[in-house]
Amino acid sequence: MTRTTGGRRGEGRRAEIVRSALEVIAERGYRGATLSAVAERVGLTQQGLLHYFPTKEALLVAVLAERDQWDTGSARRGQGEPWPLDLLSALVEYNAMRPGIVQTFSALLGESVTDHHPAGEFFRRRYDRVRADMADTLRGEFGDRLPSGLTPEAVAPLLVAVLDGLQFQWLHDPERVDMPAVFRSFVALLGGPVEERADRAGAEHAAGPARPGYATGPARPERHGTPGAAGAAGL
Amino acid sequence: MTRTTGGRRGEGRRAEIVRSALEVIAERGYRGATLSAVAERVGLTQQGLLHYFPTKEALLVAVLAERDQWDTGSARRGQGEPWPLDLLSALVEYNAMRPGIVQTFSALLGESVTDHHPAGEFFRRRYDRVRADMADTLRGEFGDRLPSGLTPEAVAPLLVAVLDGLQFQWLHDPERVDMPAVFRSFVALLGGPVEERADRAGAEHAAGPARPGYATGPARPERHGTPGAAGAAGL
DNA sequence: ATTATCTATAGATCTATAGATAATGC
DNA sequence: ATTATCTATAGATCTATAGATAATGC
Repeated sequence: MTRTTGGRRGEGRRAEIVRSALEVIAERGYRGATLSAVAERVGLTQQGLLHYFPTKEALLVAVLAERDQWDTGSARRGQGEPWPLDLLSALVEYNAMRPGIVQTFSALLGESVTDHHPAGEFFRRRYDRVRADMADTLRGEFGDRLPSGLTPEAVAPLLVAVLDGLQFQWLHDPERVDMPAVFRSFVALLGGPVEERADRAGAEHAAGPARPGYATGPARPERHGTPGAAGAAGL
Repeated sequence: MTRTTGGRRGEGRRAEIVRSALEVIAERGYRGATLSAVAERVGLTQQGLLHYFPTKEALLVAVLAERDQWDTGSARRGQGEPWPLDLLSALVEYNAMRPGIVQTFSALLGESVTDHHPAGEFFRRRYDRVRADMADTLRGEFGDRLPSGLTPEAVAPLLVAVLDGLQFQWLHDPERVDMPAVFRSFVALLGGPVEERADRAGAEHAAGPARPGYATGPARPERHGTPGAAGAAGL
């Protein structure tokens, strides 16, 4: 068994390892994810993996960096640029097709609230940034007051909470929680009562009246499927 | 050192152990919580603890049962009885004074989305029940349609998502996320635009116009403080 | 007898360090 | 030299089982 070695500068190797780490973390969480399990998945020994990431925490940092890439958006979005609300809905729809990564980052978010967790700082900063982005998004969509009379800054943390909270419910029961539909209901809620919203431009069906919400949803796709096209959005 | 032994039927001992387990889980998550750490906190050896809970999972079950007790409510609430929305707001306010338990169960919820987690089933069932309760609550408050035109069933998962999602943001930055205030904003949002809501009875300030939302919040209390009066609400 | 605890330990793992070995690029 | 991997291991832990020891309640 000649070892595939030298050359190639190990560029793709690191990416393979990170991808495996995402999977293993989804299955067992960060604490439960052993270096051996990650290594095995890429056909390395645990010690071989440590050649690329000298410590387990270094690997976690790489995993979180991956998330940052998603956060910035699929492609043409710079930092702090507002998300149109429609794009956000599309993002939720997209996430609903990738249970794997949703599971990875929900598990990490959960663990990150424990004391001195190595991802704690990451999530705190991320929330800061995402709340600000969401406030911008809302301001871009509605101005300084939403139809409800609330300010974009007041609603931003709600929007983020809905995105995160729905993922947990959906992960636990994808058949009963139609995450994209529920999210659209929330967007409708932000737009105010149905009558008042007829004038507002945007989608053709004008977000329609009362959607079912939960107790819906057809079949759901595979877990950690191929990353498909490069990195696409992740909030 | 004469061992305090025999008699007393170990009633309180188990409760002490569960309380310690809640603390240790808040600090390190379930996977990171070692039996030794829990035992040490009650002044037992790890093997001594296993006398009361024969396996680590048995201890987890006891911890989750504790949560069920909170879920049922402080005292006079039966299963499936609707929560008035005002009581829900009070509950959030109460939770904001108990970062310890919020952290415990947020960490558990996070871990529970990983494969085959021993708390997975628990949270799935719990969500089912809580969504149904929330739908009842909303129907009791608004009837078959909310002012937005959405049904109670469509909004229930949103309400739950907001409760869960806010806890993560708040745990990560209690100074910047005023969880109770943001939740009240959500309740205001459910009630419809400010003008339309003047007629609705309830709080004296009629939920007021646009509250600050985040970037508020004074000092925050201790972590896993004394359980104070018996078990009080926890959603 | 039963209940409460302890000491001793088996049997697994886990992360990380040390030190080969082999192939590539100067 | 540098990069990629491997074998060997140190040093910690972890859960759980086995088998004392001691006090209480019949």
